[in-house]
Amino acid sequence: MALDDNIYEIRREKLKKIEALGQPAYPRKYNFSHTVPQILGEYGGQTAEELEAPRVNVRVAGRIMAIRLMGKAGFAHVQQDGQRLQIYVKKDAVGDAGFELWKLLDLGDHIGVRGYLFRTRTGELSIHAEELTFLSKDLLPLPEKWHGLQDVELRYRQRYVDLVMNPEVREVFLKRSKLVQSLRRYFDAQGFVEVETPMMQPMAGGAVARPFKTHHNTLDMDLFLRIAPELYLKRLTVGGFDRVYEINRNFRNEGIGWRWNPEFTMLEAYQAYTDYLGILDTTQASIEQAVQDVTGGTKTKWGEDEIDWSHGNWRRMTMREAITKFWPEKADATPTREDFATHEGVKALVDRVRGAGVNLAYDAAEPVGKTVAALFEAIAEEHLVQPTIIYEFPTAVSPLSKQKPDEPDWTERFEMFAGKMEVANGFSELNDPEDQRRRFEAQLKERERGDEEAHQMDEDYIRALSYGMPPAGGVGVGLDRLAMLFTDSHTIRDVILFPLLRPEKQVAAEDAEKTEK
RNA sequence: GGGCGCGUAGCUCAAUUGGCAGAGCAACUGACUCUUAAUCAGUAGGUUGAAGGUUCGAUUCCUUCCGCGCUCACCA
Repeated sequence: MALDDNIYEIRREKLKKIEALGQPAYPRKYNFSHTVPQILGEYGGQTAEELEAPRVNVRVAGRIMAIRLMGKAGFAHVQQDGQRLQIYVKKDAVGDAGFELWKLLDLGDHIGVRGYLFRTRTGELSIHAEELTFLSKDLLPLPEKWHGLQDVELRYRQRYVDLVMNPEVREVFLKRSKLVQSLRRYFDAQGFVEVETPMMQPMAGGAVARPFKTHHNTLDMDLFLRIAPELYLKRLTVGGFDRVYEINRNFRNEGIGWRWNPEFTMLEAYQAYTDYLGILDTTQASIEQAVQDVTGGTKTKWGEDEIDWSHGNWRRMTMREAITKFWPEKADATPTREDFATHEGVKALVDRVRGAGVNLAYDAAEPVGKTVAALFEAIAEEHLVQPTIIYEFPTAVSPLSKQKPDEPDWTERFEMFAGKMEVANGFSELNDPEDQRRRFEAQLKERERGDEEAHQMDEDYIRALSYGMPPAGGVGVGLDRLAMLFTDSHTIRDVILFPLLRPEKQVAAEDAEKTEK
């Protein structure tokens, strides 16, 4: 999309005229006395009489979002922090030069207004302007004033315009900020230390995913953007950080969809001397607190549904229980505990589920546990709208978690679901270096079998474990997805300020031409 | 990657069976000293995403490409 040369040039001319009036085109600062929200908060309840004696003198800065000129007077709405305040500009009050400036202002310009508060004939709290200060020019026209910016692509590409025009978008990101703030406060209060571990790693480990690859020139070395901070954080528990956490980005070179963005934010935490149930309690409590901090209550709207995050509403069930509970009616007999133990048993379950019309891939060569996990996702996940903890995961899909003492095919691992999304994943951390080596070797076999996402051998990590890692529970929480749940956003792109999009090729070319001239 | 859909003025949207490409807002000129979707009078604004094809004639039909959305597969 080309810049509108016509409007752009007209506004540049106006800017020159503003300079000719003695106002700098790009001034350095404006000493405001109040923000717009402060004025609305402090004086929104006062009557016209109360505002008259004594007069309330204010200086306010903001962006012009509506403007109505009427000969020798006019009104405008100035927006700051997403809120709007009306100003009344009269030639008698601002003087000839002030009024010349007023006539050169456009929608989108930033101005400073000095004046006193009053109520208009229709009762709206306004500033009776006595002095206007030009602060910055909007050279490009803002979108249409009552439909705002609707085009989804433009909203993501030009998020700055989206934020100016659509107050609800601003709200979403304020809530996201509160969410992160709340979690950080909670973990800090529990004695966790916030750290930052490498995002560029020689080997991308700690999760099952395909990484992005990059290259360091001086070292002439390939590096991978991390898919998880897990292995570094656990090295830190070896080093004596008994409670550590990190809030930052992970990168996974995989599909994009309503729940997936190539870069996403996770909170990952490790707590020594506890197991998966201990870290689960910590996680659940932190989320219950976050809902309170972000929304002021315990319930959030989720499309047609309402999610109740209050403590008593969380369900807990094992993966096997969930599969049984949500077993499709048409799939005949519900599974027994024995069915999950053998290839034959699981194959029979898959056949019955497929017979019920459920789409489920099956590979006889893959470990039984992988199939069970796929089975769970196929039939149970869609029922998990209310906060639900699913625990006990197959060892085959959990190469970094401790096995159950009595059932080595199953691990002490949980995932938290809400709104049909996986939101958190935690487990009793495997700290036996020899077992860890065997798990990596099993993953290497999966890799040879063609699974590009299977975990690689990490010798340094095994060395770290060999120095002795305390027993610990660890968890990763998907903050983007929590933000989605707390803001009723049904695509992850609505909670990421600048989601990944293909580049605008045409504009790039046109802009290059423009700069050359 | 597969399937479906969308792309028209800066923004939000129209355009009959294939028959002169339009409106509102924004912009420009003028009037207006309490308006709030301000009003009134006038003006300007387009390679209909791109390229090609069919046709006397294409926004409309066909092909390819680009971008976006939804969905399936994979993934958290």
